[in-house]
Amino acid sequence: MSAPTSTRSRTRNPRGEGSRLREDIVDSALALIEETGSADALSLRAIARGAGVTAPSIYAHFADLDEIIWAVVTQAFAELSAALRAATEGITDPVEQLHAGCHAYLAFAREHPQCYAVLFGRHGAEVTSISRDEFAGVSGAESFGILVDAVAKCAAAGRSDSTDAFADATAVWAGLHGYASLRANHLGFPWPEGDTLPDAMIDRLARITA
Amino acid sequence: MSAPTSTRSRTRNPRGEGSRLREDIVDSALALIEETGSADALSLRAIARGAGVTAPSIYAHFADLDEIIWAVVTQAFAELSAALRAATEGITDPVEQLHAGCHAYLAFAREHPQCYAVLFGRHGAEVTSISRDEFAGVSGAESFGILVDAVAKCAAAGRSDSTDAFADATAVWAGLHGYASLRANHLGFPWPEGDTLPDAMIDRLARITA
DNA sequence: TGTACATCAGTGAACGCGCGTTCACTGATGTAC
DNA sequence: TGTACATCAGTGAACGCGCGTTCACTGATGTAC
Repeated sequence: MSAPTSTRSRTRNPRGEGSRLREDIVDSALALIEETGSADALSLRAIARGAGVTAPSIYAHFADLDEIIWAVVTQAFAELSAALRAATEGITDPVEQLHAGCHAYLAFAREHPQCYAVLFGRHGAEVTSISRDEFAGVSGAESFGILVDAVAKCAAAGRSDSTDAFADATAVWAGLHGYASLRANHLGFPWPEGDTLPDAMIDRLARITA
Repeated sequence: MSAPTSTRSRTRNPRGEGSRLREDIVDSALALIEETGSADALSLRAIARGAGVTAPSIYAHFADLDEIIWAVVTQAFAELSAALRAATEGITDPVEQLHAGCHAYLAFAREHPQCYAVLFGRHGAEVTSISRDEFAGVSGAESFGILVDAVAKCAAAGRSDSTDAFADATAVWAGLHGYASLRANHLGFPWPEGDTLPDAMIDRLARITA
């Protein structure tokens, strides 16, 4: 995540660069989500305070709170994709690559729990149903595509029994998400030590053979 | 869920039965969660309105909002356990029993999505870490126990390769939760038709053999 | 080069609203004598 | 059996607060002449 902008006063942006405030607003919203632990508790005034600006200034850049959250989701998905790409590039063994991507996903969830919750909770949602092909254009599709590719490579290399990489990647995603979400929220549950569970889940759901 | 209490005026409880209002308050909170789609947007005044009572009346029964939510969680977990027990009792085949329980879990999540989110989101959390043995006493442990038993029975019957029913039940739970949560929140994702994914996930995660 | 002006980033005061919480109270009903 | 009283469920007004949104404004800065 970007560095949170503090409450301290800011110097006014020079002519023609007023749109810098837009980024500051998104950063402030992200920082608030991580601090307060919920995107539902976000207030426009608090975001403005965080960006070092008065509330009405927001309206020059966003129509309402939803528009800010939308911008946050878009930015956070971009950061997730970048993290996944960074974690998987350079690895040649397909099973290792799959595991590396999955662990990067879990690390993102662990390190930015509230941001993760925004992406994969109520706010990351699309309202209408779409097909696999249409899905390619949607926020988050890039991240998911990395996962599908990894499963497909495992199958192509004979390391997985998968015959439908998209479906099996979906299963892996669901498993990872469930683990990340429960792990973050149910601290009292006696989780197995050493984080061995995700690896076992990934192998079974991606139908890894060897 | 219990029937939601409407906003209409209520007749005052007779002497000695003032604690009936307690139930009305919890019902109102549950109904509001399902309606508005979030437990974070709950307000004490709205709950009171829903229960047909003025806001200060709440304080005779609950110290604050958190106490109400705690009561909601406890009641909802009891309803989930009842649903799981109803779905699994009478089934003798262990694999069938496992599937029946899992489908009842998914049905609960589908039919009471917001209530489900309260149970397995931020609010169902315990703060401190506990062991497997201590876990038995916690809210939700009963529901989870049903799942562990089902996996253990499959293993005992030679229908699963599981050597640690608790760990594999945890994996199944994570898988189910991930599927239920993403399915509810990411309506735009191209989910496979016919809900075949959960069955595949259950079998793989519970290490079902035949 | 100097000056008037338009543009632009952002302010500050004000509005009505729902909130949590407090307080003194009301009025029905069971109980003691 | 009648009456005074204590108890109890719940009310209604009031408080200070942060909220979203509006409006007229300020003051710095680039630009046209």
